[in-house]
Amino acid sequence: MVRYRPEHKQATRERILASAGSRLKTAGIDGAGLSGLMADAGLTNGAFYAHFGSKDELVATVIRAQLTAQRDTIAALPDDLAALAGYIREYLSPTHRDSPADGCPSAALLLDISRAGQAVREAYAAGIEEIVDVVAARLPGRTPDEARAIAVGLITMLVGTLQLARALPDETASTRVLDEGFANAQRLLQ
Amino acid sequence: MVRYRPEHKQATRERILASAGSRLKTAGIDGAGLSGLMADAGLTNGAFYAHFGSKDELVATVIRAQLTAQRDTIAALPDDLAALAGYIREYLSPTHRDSPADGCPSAALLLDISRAGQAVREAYAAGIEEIVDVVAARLPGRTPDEARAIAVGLITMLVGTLQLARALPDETASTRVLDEGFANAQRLLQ
DNA sequence: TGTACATCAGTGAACGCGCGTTCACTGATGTAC
DNA sequence: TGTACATCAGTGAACGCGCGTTCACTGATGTAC
Repeated sequence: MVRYRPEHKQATRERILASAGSRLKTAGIDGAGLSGLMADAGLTNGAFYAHFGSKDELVATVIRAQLTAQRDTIAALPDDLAALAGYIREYLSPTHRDSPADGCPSAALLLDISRAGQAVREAYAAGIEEIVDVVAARLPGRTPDEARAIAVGLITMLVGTLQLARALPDETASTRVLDEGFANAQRLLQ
Repeated sequence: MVRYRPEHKQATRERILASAGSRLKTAGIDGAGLSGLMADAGLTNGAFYAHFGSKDELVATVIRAQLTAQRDTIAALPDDLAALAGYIREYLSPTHRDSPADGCPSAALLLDISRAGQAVREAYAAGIEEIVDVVAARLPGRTPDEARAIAVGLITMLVGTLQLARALPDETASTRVLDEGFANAQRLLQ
């Protein structure tokens, strides 16, 4: 006497997660309303609580999923510095700057996360640590501590650079900041 | 037939600007309500509109004031790399991490600014450019373009590092990120 | 094979709340006489 | 010097709005017979 197949509800949940990812990264945690993101998923607001216990629970789940996807993308790169540099060049591109909806969750949400509750911050901490590890593993000829420190430096600088580029209203100045960020990333990798 | 001395209103405006600075940097632009920040200044919500035309106008004014103060602090440092390193060490200290209310406006508000209106973003752009200039002027033995690029790299990395340290719920991990940030800042200055 | 019907994913109105903003008003100030 | 009073900084209730959350309900599904 089962009405829907289990895959049906799972698929809906995934749709909510995807639309929430875009909305959250574009408008921020507070700026993304549940009604809006449920509408993006083709549903109405009331259906939300059949899938998540609260907005906080959704946010924590979305952040974890976003960071896992980002880690997998980096882990799938060819294991050489040229591939890493290529990834950084794309990260600091006008395209990425102009489309936060499908971009880096840290650049789009880090401040919101620092103001969020324990569950959200723990989900973020677990996810970003995996990314630090995966980046550090690609920095050859260094002690593990050094590699980790440089990975953290690279990540914080990329995130800060993208945030700054997004804040500047002048497109030329903004693109210049992206280019300077790329030069600095290479300095850090030397 | 003048009731209050002009200094009176000016002093009140300054008090609002100061309390708004703390509130905005702690709770974010959306999280800081006008009633709350007016109460901090010893006033009630209604008085706000005798001093500012809108919340957006206040935010733009506060951001400009915060960045000008930060630039003046940096400009007042002794003109040598040791003094700059000392400033960076304080910037990346647990004290600064734990008290955003009187800390760096970029670290506390950069994402909020990128989501804000034109006026706020222009106020930020003007202020951060002055800070980039003042930092670049302290990097000797480089072409102006190189010095500027490194100044931007330094600033974006410091901002990103502080944001990350504030987001991590584990104090030990957070402090480690601050220390790694300091090591990376020195790498960039070499 | 056809159909009754139990299930439960999804609907959409309603809730209390805090927000930015407005506005009729109050009352301390200090000048004019 | 003393006092009436015009000024306007500040008060605080009210507004419409969108938020997260709740809940009585609807209706498509697919199993049981």
